[in-house]
Amino acid sequence: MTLTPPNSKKPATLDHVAALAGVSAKTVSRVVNRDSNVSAKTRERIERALRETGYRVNQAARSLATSRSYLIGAFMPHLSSFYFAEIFRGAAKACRQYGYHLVLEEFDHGAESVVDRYEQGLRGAHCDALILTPPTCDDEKLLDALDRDGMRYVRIAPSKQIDRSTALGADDRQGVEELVQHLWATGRRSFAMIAGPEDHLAATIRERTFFQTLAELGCDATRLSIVRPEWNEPIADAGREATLRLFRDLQQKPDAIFAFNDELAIGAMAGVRELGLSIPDDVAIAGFDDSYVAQLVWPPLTTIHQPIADLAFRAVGIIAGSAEPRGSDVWLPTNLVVRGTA
Amino acid sequence: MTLTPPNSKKPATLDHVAALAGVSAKTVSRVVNRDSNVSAKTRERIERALRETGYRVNQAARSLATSRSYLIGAFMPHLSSFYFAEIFRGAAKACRQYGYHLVLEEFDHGAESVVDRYEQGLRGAHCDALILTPPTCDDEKLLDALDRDGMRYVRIAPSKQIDRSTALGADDRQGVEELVQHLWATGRRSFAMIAGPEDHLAATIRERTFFQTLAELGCDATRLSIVRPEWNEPIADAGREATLRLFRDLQQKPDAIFAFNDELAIGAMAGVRELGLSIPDDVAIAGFDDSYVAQLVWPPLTTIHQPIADLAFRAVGIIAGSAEPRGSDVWLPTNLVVRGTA
DNA sequence: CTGAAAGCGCTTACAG
DNA sequence: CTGAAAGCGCTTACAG
Repeated sequence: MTLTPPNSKKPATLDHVAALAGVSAKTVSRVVNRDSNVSAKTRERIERALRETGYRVNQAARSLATSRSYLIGAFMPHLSSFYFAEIFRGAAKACRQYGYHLVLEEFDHGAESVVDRYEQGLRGAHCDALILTPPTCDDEKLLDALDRDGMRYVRIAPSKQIDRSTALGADDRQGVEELVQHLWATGRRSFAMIAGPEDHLAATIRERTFFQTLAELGCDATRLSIVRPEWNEPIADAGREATLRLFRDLQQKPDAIFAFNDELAIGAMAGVRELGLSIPDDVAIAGFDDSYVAQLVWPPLTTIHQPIADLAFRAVGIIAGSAEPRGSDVWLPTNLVVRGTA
Repeated sequence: MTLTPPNSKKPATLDHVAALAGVSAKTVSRVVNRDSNVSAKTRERIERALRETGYRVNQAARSLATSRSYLIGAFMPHLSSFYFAEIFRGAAKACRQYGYHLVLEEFDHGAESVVDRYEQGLRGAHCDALILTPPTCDDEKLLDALDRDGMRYVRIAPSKQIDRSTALGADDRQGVEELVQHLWATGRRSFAMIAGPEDHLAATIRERTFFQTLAELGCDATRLSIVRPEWNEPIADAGREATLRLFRDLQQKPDAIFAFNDELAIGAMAGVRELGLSIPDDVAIAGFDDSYVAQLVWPPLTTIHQPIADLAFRAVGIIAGSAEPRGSDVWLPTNLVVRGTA
């Protein structure tokens, strides 16, 4: 066996370390992988050799032997979303903790199909599993492709076929109820909602909870309205336009607006200001997500906090822990964060 | 040679395809890798077999044989930065184009050392190269560690040892000059700057250009001031506090504020409003970066556009093209974007 | 234009 | 507790 001299550029292999420690590669492997079946004396000798050689496992070799890559993939829909920034932050943090690495694949929802992006892109990275978020988590063709490849995946906030995989999400009802109570208690009586995407389960739940809770409070049905924004980028513009439309079309102008997410709410703020109205005196505005921008705008946005990063963190945990598909589903609470707009 | 039946769960290998096409694995490899030295007839036969088996290269095996992973790594400092969102967007887009994949490593600047995050984290991903941004691109210990490992890297907007690696950046002067001209032309005469980090080359250049251009325009030196924010999170708060301090301490109140970046500028907007002043009538405010939030706030922020995503895109291109370290450095222009705050 | 052999650096399954 | 052998699925370097 020819071994590269220790100060050569080539990184040390198990064989190098084994030769130096006077044992077999397999025993070094045991130490590296924290297998307990190694005598204290041998272990010590190997650990010294490991240090001296600066040994690092070669992931490619390990992956080839074990067919695991320790890579977790995710699609990155567009930069303009604070929701995804949070998802990635939580996932990256968990990856770090569980010894995985996060691979991000750009994906332009609307311009191309996720299946193509998977087959021509992410699949090549050979991840151990994927984390899927809306709207890709509800793309049946993608799920079919993943199932066909035997690719594992965990879905966050899915709307369809909830039982098809491990799924995590938040209990949106709770936060929306708190919001309604707060608006009502502060004297608001005319309400409008800027809706989310129609096929989005969470959006439906937020709408239903909003109007139902108001009805239970005895709110006059003629003082309730909903507007569906055009989903153009930037989302904030969509919120602004929807708000303008709202005030133009309604007889009974709202004194409180609840938007499907923070970006729409921020757009609503701009729209309300354009109409010469003040926030929150004339109109209260609330968003959903409690994303970073909520604290950035003025007045700071009142919104419903959703544990986005935490959901992503747990998704990685499930993957790392090889938890059973199903049975490990997680639903986390949401809560109202009162700031300056409502 | 025992071959798994075609409809087994195990993915096809070069050997399977070779057997089906009646050629050697090496020839299949040639077709897969687009080597031209294959007869048309053979190629066709192999391509059919490739399709029939649904063959996909095994990255782990390829990596082991070539010692390339087609992975590009980057540190992800914190979610609150739109600068990084843009970096990742540009990098992900380029990775997709060049057949690479982007690996993100969480890194909490301030709470830990990058070297540790590299050695305990990113190094394990065995990337072919790293993309480094401020402030990690100026961490000499990290660069030493990377050089020691023979890990390639490209730096975006470095401040120190510029010649140490391939470096990309923007010409900040241009945009700042345009801004000053604009402010002066619209009648502003008292200026304040909310400074960036002290050891940041780009920050220094923005400051110097700002004050120098104003001096050349004949601006009264007593009407020029600078304030250094405390770098607390969220950055917007730091901008707000700095602005409040500015107005409290200065005899000559500014009628124009230029902030090192958009987030500080947005904080300045909040500060100015708290003082009962209007934007842009009483005080003009401008940022730097032209990040997504610039369009989100009200009024939309006047700012200097920097091609962040483009820099990251080119960084990946350099890595993929194996361009020479040095000689391939890129400097892109910046320009003023006038919106509602100045 | 095509292929047989060796090797990349690990782990798995077996022995002892 | 320890090790020799085979194999993971590619590519490189040589032959022909």
